[in-house]
Amino acid sequence: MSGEKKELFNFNLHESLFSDRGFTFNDDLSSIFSQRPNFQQDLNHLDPMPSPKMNFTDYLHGSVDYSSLAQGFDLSCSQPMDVFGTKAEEKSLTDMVVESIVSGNNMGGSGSGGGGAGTPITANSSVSSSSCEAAGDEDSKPEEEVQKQKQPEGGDDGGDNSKKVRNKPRKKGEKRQREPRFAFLTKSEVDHLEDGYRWRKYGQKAVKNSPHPRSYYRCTTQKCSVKKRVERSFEDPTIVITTYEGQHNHHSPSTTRGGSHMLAPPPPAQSFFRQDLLMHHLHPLSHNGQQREMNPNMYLQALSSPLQQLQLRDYGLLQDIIPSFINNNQS
DNA sequence: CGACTTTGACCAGCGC
DNA sequence: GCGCTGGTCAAAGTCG
Repeated sequence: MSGEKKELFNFNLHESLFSDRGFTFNDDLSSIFSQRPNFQQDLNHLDPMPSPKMNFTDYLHGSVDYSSLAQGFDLSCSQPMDVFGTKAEEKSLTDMVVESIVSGNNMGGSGSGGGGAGTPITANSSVSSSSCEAAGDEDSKPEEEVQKQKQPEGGDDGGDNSKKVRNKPRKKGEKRQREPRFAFLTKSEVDHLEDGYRWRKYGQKAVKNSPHPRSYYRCTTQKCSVKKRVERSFEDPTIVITTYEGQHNHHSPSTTRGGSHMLAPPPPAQSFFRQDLLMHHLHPLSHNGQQREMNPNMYLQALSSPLQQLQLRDYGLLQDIIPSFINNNQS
């Protein structure tokens, strides 16, 4: 992709891991994973105590401005890529993600060569990244808005309905504005993870150097311009890379249920993925000293029994619980 | 019948 | 300028 060099992500996997070493990478996630250095040594030091200052839902709801998001992620777009290259690491990021899952998020990493890796992995593990490319131009008009202007309502007066006049030509030298992006790695068997929003697929493209196609989704809510791309890791097909672009200007359809979720629980599979996604999107986003009291994963693990965990999953309770205790910690 | 997916074509941006 | 690639459109098909 041409944007490989123009869009940089700061990749913050874990506070204790990356708190003082930013990690930039580009937009082509597939290529990223093919060249990701090994974090094994860091994994051994991994403290399972991230700080969920902001959660993924906040992001999706647009309740988090990108400046704060960038701050939370310690975004430093200019940071060199070789911040990790200083260590002769052997494993790829994907390996690390897989490892973290197999090892129950303990990320001990030792001896995880294949022991339990054969069992179906239900928990999704994800790491997140944020694009700072567009985060700075908050005043710029969103791409979707531009496109909507290209297509006036009530029919086009152009008369020619051919595809060739679908788009008005952009002004010369006017670069396409992109919304801030936020990427997640998720361990999942399904491509399209349920995140509480409704999406409509509008395209699919084969990705260069990858056997897995990339799917393009758009939020079905009117006036919401959020898009997301879903693709599988080139290196590890079990890793789903979801890249969100833009911010929702509405609440999640699932959260508009209010307190009625007890009466009408979502389908297990649906709530499962949403919950898992949530859990793993509660990664540390801050190192400004605001430490958290509990990692959502720890919260889940702290539950008395697997059955209890399952119930929370099935009824989508965690989605309501987690943000509340996060807020409590924040205040 | 509406919502959604599939899929081929089109377009823009970039590198050479 | 040309070719490649990512991103998007929209008609057709599918599903509930």
